[in-house]
Formats: sequence, structure tokens, C-alpha cells
Amino acid sequence: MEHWDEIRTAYYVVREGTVSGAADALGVHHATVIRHIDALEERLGVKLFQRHARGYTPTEAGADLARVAQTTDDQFSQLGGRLRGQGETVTGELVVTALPSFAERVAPVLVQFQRDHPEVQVRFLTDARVFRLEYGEAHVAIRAGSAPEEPDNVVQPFFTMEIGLYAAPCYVERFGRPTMDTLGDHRFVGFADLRSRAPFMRWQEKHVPLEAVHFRATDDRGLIAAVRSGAGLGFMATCDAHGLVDVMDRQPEWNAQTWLVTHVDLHRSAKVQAALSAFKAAARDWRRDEKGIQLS
Amino acid sequence: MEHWDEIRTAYYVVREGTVSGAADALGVHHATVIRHIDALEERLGVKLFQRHARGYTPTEAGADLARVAQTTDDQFSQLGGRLRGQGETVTGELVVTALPSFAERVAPVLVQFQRDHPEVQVRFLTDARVFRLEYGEAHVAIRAGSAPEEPDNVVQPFFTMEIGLYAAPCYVERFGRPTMDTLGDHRFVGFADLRSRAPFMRWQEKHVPLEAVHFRATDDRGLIAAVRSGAGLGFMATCDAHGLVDVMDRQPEWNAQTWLVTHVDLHRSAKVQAALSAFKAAARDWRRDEKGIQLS
DNA sequence: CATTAGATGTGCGTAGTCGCACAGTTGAGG
DNA sequence: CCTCAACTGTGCGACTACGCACATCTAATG
Repeated sequence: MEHWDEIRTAYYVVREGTVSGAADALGVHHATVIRHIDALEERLGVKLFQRHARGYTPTEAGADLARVAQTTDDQFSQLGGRLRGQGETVTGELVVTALPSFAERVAPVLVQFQRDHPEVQVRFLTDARVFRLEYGEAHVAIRAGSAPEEPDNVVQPFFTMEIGLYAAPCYVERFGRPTMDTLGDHRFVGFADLRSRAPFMRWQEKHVPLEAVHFRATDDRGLIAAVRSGAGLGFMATCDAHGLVDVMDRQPEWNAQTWLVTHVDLHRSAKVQAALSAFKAAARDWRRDEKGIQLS
Repeated sequence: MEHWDEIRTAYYVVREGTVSGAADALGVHHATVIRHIDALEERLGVKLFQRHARGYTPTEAGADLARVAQTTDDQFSQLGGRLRGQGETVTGELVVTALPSFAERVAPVLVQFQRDHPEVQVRFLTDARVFRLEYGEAHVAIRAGSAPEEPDNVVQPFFTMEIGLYAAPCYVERFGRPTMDTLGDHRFVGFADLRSRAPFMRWQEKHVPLEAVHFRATDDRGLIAAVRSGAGLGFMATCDAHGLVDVMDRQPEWNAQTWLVTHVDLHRSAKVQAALSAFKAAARDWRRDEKGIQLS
């Protein structure tokens, strides 16, 4: 029971009553219809039709086949409508992945997105490991660092996370503020992973002697907690720094660029497009807010 | 949503997870599978799979399609089993048509056939008009007269209905028995339709003057009733003649040959074959009984 | 790190399938 | 009774779609 096209042909012959009518309805030549029927009967070893010069009348076997094919045709029609519409409606699941560090910034955007599109179910995966878009693990990934260059991934700039060098008030009270020349005299907080590719860490590696880093944390949360406790100077996003002291003029090379990454196969779908535009709108808002803060 | 074969291909890709696996399972080259998927996605305008070097993972659209195609595959498999088995099982309806004259002889055979095959529903159509096998009006037709020669009909001899010339006892008492020379002096019962092609009627036309036919009936039942009432001499089947007087030596040329006719498209099916063998067995029994009667 | 097995993707030649034209047949209608 | 229209059926030519071979890539394994 392979060759579903032949079943479809037989179904149309039952529906139309004649080979010619079925051929017209199918948009093929009537010789093709005859050949399909013959092949199907040959393969099944059962006569599906009684042939006469005025048309084909189905046998019981043919009528049985037509009933099954009828439901199949209906189901496929519905499916076709669903699939075609799926490109234009925003429904189903939206899977977004990001580094845990971005959770606080990204989550509100997703919550708002879900409110705007009540029919989507948002799944937000935060994990240190890199989810693979080409395996369908997520629709949208938020990546940091240099622009990803994997093939089949469409990459768009998201936002630049502004980074500053901060210290707890009690630390400043005790050790003062650093200058470019006195960096080695301060205590720094860094990442445990020495090979971190964060730009501010590259800067730290270059300008701060290794022995000046007295505290190392596995992730940004630990780093922030350490800085807040007065462990030393540490780089972090400006938004995370409330209550801390901005101890040095910000340098653009510290900033971490983030990217919105989608798989090319999913990028065109309306759902992903809607999510991307929501993210980009949020990024615009953030930029405006920062400028507002700067201006004020 | 035409091209059902492509849907089937996509379904197999979802099932197997890889294009190559699907190609093996389908028995085609993997290039064909790729082309089918590409064509289907192109036509639908929706990505069904995310491609990567280790295989194809379905998108939501692909998974949706696979669910529908799964049920379709199941239904088609069942259908295939049903249809293939249909050639070998004896179920469904069996439609037999015959002249009303044959009803009494044929009906018992059909009753027995239904007892032997409890799953068939017998429909026995008796009508003067000729049912057309090529339109699917019946599976088996019982015809009388010269062998039918329509194309696409397979014809087998059924039984020869032995015909005798009979009269009611009261008629014989009054007029005696006819000889070949005194036929014109007797009263005959015939068919109203002068163009009857029954062989005994042809004989009667040839040897009995028209004016000797004093009674004409539309069918054999009327004829028999007339003879029984003493209207005159009449031809009828030996089996219908109980209580009547066999007034003349039977001549073979009176006998009516009957035929079992089936349409070639249905002839090979087990159901029709079973019905035919039941009829032929019955005919054998009848011949044996007649010979037994002759011998006794 | 090199190797290998297994996967996707593409150009090319061929084989299978389709469309066309014509023949043959049936049923309807004047 | 004759004509006409519609349908089935078949041989032939063209074209599509298939299989093959090769290139390329990835992940796993030693």
C-alpha cells in the first residue's frame, strides 16, 4: 500500500465516476489515470472498478478504498490549511535560550511577549551550555561575545551591555578609587575561568596583574555578590550596579555585545519574527533609557 | 495539498530521523527524498525540517504533518490488508439475478450458499429485464437461451432445463394424447410474446399451427396454471410438471440451456468463485437426480 | 589530533512516466 | 435509423524525476 498518489487517483475516479472526469479534476491526462488504476489493481490483486464505455463503477473494494481516501483527503486538506497558516499566525511554543546572566533582562520581555500573544507558550531556557539551534533546541538564542558565525544561523545585533568597574562603598572608603597607574595596588574580583572571552576580562588580563585578582567566582552572580561584600573591584553591567560605586570612567571596549540568533529555517516564520521584533523593541527602549539617564 | 507521495516521504523522514534512513525505508535514493522535501516545503511555504549534517529534525509543522500522515499510513495499511484479503475471503454482498422462471430452482441454492458462508448477504434479483453486469448490477447472472456473447462477460454452461409437453389429466381424458400428425387437432397453451426465443416455443411455432394455440400467457407461471386448469397442451420444465401427464416423448431440441454469467472483473474474486461452484454443484446434483429418476 | 563512518547536497545521464493523438465503442437524441 | 457526443484504451514522443557518483561536512573513536 505504497504509492499514495495512485490511491488519490482512484479516489477521484470514484468521486467523478469517469476516468476523464477524474483526469480533469486532477489536472492530468486521462491516460495517466488509467495507468494508475491498472497499476494499483495489479499490485493489490483486486479489481477496484468495473470498466465500461460510459465510465468506471467501483466494486466493493473500490468503494472501500474511496471511503478511506475520502477521510485522508479531508485530513490532508485541513493539514494543508494549518501548515500554510502556520507561517502567518503566532501560536504554539516559543523556545528562547540565553545565558543565565541575561535572565533578568530577557525575562520581562518574554512575559510581555506572552501577554501580547496569548496563544504562545514561552519556554525560557537559561543554561551555561550553548543550545544548538540546528537541532531544534530553541527558536531564538541570545548570545554574547563576538558575532557567531555558524552557517545557517541568522545573527542580528541585540544590545550592548554597558559594563562599568564597580566597588562597594566600604571598599572605596578603605582603598580609594583606582587610576590606570594604580590598578596593581587594588584587589580585583574576576572569573574563575581564566579563558573567559568577555571583553572586560580580556581588558583585565591585559592591564591588571594576575596577583591583584584576589577573588574569583564562577559566574557573574558570584562576582557581583563578592563585589557587594567589599571583596574588591569588579566589572559588571551598569544595571546590576545599584548601590555600588562607579570607580572608573567607562571604556567602550569593556562593553559586551549581545546577539539575537535564529536558525535560518525558522527565521522566516511569523512567530520568530514577532519574537525578534519584541526583543529589538525592548533593546531600543533600553538604549533610550540609558541615554535619558546619561542626559539627566 | 496534492502529491500524497511527498507527504509520505516527509513522514518517513520524521520517523527515521535522517534522509538516508528514510530513503532506505522507502526503497528510493536519498536524493529523491531531499527533492520531495524541498518541493513540499516550497509548495507549502513552510519549513518542515531543520537540516543539519546529522539528520533532519522536524519543526512543529513537520511534526504536525507526521502525526496526520501516521494515521493515514495506518489506515492505508489496514485498507491494503482488507483489499488484498477481500480476494480470498467470502464476505459482503452477493447479488444474483435470474429470470423469475428460475427462482424456484435457484433460490434453494442461494439459501444453502448463505448457510455455508454466513458472512455474505445474498440479494436475489428476479426481473424480466436483463441486468447489466458491466454496470455492477449483479455479481452473477443466470441467463437462458443461446450463449451470451457480450464482451467482458465470462459465460459457463449451467444446466439444461429439461422440457416436456404436458397436459392436465382431465384434458387427456377428454382429448387424448397428441402425435406428430395430430398436433393441429389439439389445443395449445403458449406465450403471449410471439417472438419468444425459448427453443420449445420455436419448435411449437414450426410444428403447431397458430390457430391451435388457444391460450397465451405472459410468463411460465401463467402457462403452467393454464395447463393445470386443462386449457391445453403446454411445454414446461419437468420439475414443474408434478401431477400432469407427460403426453409426448421428450425431444432434446425442446430443452433450454441456461448459463452462468459473470463479469470478468469480478470473476476471479473468491466470493464469485464460491457462488459459481455452489451453482455448478447444484447442477450436478440435479443431473444425477434426473438420471436416477430415468433409471428407476 | 588524525581517521573513519555516516550524513547532506549537487551535477549528470538515464529510465520511467506523462501528455498527445488517434482508434474504437457506447448511449442518447432528433 | 442515423448522427453526434462522450468515454475508454493504446502506441509514440517528450519530459520529468530518478539513481548514480562525487563533494562536503559532522561527530565519534582510537
